[in-house]
Amino acid sequence: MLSEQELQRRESLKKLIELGINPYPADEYPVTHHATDILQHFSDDQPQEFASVSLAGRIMSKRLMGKAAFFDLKDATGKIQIYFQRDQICPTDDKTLYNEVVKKHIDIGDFIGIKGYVFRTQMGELTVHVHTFTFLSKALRPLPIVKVDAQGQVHDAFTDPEQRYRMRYVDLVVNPHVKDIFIKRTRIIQAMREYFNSFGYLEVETPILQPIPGGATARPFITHHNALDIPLYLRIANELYLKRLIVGGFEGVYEFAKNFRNEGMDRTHNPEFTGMEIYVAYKDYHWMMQFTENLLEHVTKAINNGSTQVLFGKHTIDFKAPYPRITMYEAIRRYTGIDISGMDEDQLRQTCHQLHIDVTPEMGKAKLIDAIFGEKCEPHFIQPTFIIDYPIEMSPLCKKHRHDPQLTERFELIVNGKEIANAYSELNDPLDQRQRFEEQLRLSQRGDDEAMFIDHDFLRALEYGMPPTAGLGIGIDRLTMLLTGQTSIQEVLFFPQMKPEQFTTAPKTDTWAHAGIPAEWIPLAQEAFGSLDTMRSLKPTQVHQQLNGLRKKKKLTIPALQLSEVEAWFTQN
RNA sequence: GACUCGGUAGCUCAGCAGGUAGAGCACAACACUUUUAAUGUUGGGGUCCUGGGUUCGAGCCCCAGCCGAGUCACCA
Repeated sequence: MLSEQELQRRESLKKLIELGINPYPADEYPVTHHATDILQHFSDDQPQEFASVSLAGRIMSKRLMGKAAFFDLKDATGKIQIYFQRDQICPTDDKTLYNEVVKKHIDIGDFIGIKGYVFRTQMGELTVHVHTFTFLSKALRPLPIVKVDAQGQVHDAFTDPEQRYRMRYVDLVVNPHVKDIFIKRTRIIQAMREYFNSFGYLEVETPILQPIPGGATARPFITHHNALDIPLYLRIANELYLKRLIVGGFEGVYEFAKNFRNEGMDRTHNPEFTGMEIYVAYKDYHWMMQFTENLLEHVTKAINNGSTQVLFGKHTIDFKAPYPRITMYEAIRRYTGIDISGMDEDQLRQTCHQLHIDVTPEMGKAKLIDAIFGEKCEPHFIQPTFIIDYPIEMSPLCKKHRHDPQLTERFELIVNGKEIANAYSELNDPLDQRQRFEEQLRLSQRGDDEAMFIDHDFLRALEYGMPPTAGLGIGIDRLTMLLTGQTSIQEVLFFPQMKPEQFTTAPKTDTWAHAGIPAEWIPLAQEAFGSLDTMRSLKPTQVHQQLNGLRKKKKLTIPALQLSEVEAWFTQN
């Protein structure tokens, strides 16, 4: 089963142990420097500043030169070359440590710690001359070997997406640019948090397991709580809980929330994703637009050395505030020449036909308008643009427009043809909110299984009074894609969802279970006999005694076996 | 869900009329005291995704399935 190289590494492991070297020591390894500290701060005039350094990391390449050897050591900050000299490592006649351990048993992928001094080789490369080294962890599997030549050309890159996503740990080790994306992702979140905190808004946590999945239109995951004996849903959004907190008197609350939606997966959808939502009392959507453009300017500067420009594909996108505002009807008029503002459902349906947009009978006004906008307008907005004033049917949680009851005070921020943020003057009129929910209920009876449930507790909260509030939601994964130039969501999630892998070498506990052996005895039987066949080659009385013996030895509380039970294991298949 | 493409050594890939599987890197052995995609010589390494079928013979052709990628549909 094991490959040749895996067997060789296991052999190396044995040899190390025979030589008295612990391949997996428990001791702390004190590190004084990281690779980039040395590369950035070493000066040829002042080599004594790096006369004694200690580093730890993974071996990434080996170049053996007889009595000298050059390896690359990679730590969290980068790679540095290290140099072993035989007679330095082995001052006496016994050259084993160099000839055997350094040359043969340190493999690419192993973690070692080194102590030595920094110098520059004849080739001009900064290098750590190793005095002593310590095994920190032996790698039993070979890493993919990715080489970069003098021209910066990458050879034999580890590129298969399936393997990269399934074994992200390997991807991160051998593809340094992958790590950069995730570091940027974290910085984006940090910059947002800084910005919100600078206003004094409070970061909060709200339930993931919800009895009613509210705040968005999406199919939820469902699970079951045993003690309460009720179904619970994994949240599709946290909106309704954050608004309850505004009712409770907080002036600004926000949460970075994992949301879950039981829908299709593709390069822009993962079943779990991160949404940031923020709610601020006494504000409206105009205020929120300014807040949003300033936020994004702040974030792009924070991750971009102060620049607001981001290169995405062939577009340079500039996040410098302010961004243009255009109403939804205007946008549709601009790109289709059609004014849909007064249309009813039938007229909209006709307009869709006229524009060659596919529609289904379940689609109400909201979905029809959304289809026209999504199809004909959205792709045209490359630079950040606020689309404002959405039709009322599309936005059941949004306040009616102050000048036009057919519209709502809502905006979406479109960048590179995609929605990146969604915000409202939040609906705080409890009677209006109840009507909107009921409208949604009618939609769901029509067959739209994504229409919202009615959340009576949320309505009760509104009846106690919610101040006027502006709310904003931003998809963190998609924002990260945009700001890191990635076209697929899998590239900005450490562990994107995939079909489970089939392991051919999976432990075969089921063969024991098949033979009728109770689950609590299987580990003991495996320990005592290894395989089912071995066990069956013995007499039932022997098996009975050995297993009960093990039980006693391990002081287990499971009931002792009866001989009759054990005998039954020998007859079943 | 539909269509297209892919799955061969640890990694990246090649393979042909259907005739016992190939390269580079990696690995092993030897040489080499400053190399850098180190080099030279020699060598080992394969369930060609799985299961059926056609055939004297299948990595290759046919059927079914699994996994992934892309496009579309659905979906925020």
